[in-house]
Amino acid sequence: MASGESVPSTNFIRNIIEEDNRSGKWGGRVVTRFPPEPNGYLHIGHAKSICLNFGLARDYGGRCHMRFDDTNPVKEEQEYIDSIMEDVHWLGFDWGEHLYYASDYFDQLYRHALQLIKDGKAYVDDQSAEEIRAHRGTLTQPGDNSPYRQRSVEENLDLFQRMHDGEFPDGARVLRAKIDMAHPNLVMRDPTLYRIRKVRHHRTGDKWCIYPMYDFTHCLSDSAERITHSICTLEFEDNRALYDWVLDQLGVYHPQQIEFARLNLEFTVMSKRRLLELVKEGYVQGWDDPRMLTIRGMRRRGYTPEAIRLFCERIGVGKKESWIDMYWLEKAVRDDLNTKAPRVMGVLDPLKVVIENYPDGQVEEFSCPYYPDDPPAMGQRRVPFSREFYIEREDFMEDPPKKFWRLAPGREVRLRWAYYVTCTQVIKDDQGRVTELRCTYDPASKGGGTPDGRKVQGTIHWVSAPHAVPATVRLYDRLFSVPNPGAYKDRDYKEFLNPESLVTLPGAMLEASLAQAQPGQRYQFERKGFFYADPVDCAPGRPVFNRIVTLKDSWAKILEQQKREEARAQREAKKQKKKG
RNA sequence: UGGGGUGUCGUCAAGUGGUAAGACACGGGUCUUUGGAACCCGCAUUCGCAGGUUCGAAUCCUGCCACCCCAGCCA
Repeated sequence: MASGESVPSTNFIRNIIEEDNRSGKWGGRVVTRFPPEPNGYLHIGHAKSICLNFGLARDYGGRCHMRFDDTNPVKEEQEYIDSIMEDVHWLGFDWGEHLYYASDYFDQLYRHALQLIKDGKAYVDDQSAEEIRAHRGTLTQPGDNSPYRQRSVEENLDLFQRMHDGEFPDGARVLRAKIDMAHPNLVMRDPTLYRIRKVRHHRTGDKWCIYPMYDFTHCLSDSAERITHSICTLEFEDNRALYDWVLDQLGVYHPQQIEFARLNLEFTVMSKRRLLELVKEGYVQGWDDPRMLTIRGMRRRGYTPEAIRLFCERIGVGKKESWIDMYWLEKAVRDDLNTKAPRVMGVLDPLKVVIENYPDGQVEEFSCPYYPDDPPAMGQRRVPFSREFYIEREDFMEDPPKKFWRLAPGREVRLRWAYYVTCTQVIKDDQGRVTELRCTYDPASKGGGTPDGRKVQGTIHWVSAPHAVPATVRLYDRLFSVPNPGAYKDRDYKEFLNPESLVTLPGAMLEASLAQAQPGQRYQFERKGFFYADPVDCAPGRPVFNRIVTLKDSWAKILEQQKREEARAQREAKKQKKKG
């Protein structure tokens, strides 16, 4: 298990499994399955289910099957199958030889349907979809029986055979379970088992023109694979009655369906429909856009599989529908990367500084540890220092507020690993914008300390100007500006897209060692965050870095507090004025 | 006026009759050449509400309330 990954906490599903193991219900077997429909790319919500199912199998010495729920050929494609398998592997899970497709069971599903017909438990209905809907009743009123409900077994057998043989057009007839049109659970009002779809299936080709429905397929697939715990999301709770009914009527092996609450994450959207729309309409740059919480998007952003797994462990599993704040995800990413990413220096928004008393043309090299908390762990690199260098524009303020520890006129700060410098002069352009700083340095402070032991409050990062590696840095932020963009009935969720979800900085300056950065490497740019050398856009000598996540920013919090206090003081003052 | 679920700290989440785990957040402190990390301390007399049973209730009973899901030939 990766560093930082905690012992899984208990949850109601683990309790069920442990109880089953005690009672011997399944003979100690634990077999789960991950059953995606291959009609889209996997996202963070699927990751929760993957971690749950594969994690359970791992922890209880069982196995987890990979099964594609491919019963609707009009929506499904091979491309999705490939991408799903790639993503699950990338997340760190493996199904070994247990790769299945619901379509592999079409023959036995057909035989099971025949059996149901013979037992008088299913019938062919000639009604149209509209008619069936009209006779289903409502939430409070029972439905009524189809006029075709009382057909003889022979007639049903004949009709179903002819459906199978392609004698009827799409939609002409369906096979329905004969249960109870007055059942309080709508799912049980003679549900459709098979429909006609004269469509080529991506795996079975033209072999079939009738395709089984989810409720009929899923339970029997679970049964065929001898699944023990069939874990799905809450919206299938009503379907469990049908899951159990089918298995009971047929008298076959009967797994237990268990439902859990799907993941809801704030400041993003998760439905396949919306994700697809964002891609198709160009709001993002593709399925792997780093702002998308698809597995591919997170991978491109630089998230690690360990971080995603850690996140899934931490949020837990329950039946309560909850909305998880993005900080859970970001925190998991930081915690994972904190112990893994080498530290380097990069200036995102450069401001030039010249040291007036540093010899022109002189270059020094400092040895800097990649991992200061444990220097031997990752070794060190040489970082050149010279008379001219860049600092972060926001690390200088001409008129700094309280508690600002960084550079300001007359103020001394430490340049990380280098010297103490004191700002002596501020140079501005016509518009009054600061263009350059002049400083003096203390030669006795080499390495970052002085013989007199005087303290400097702030340490800032820097990059030597003549040695700097220019780079493009992309700053990613949450895609939406409100917690639940889909919750507004009369507004489109796209109205809430965050215009600053991507900010590209073309002029970042990185320390010399980063000229050799390999695509796919992750670093911490000290004081700024974790960054990922983009595997696609990096060019030799011209790196492109994606910001994976920022560091916790205590200074931002202080600023906010100061702002709040100021606002409150102003309100108070106004009140006093009114009174007076 | 149907059925199925869920309600425990700001946010997740244990707990299933014996007197409210843990994590994140938050507050305070130590340390610090990242305002990062690490470390220490604090943080629900109370479990949606109201009754009841019991020596004892978040857990059992009754009644309310709130929210979610279900009327695809989607999954």
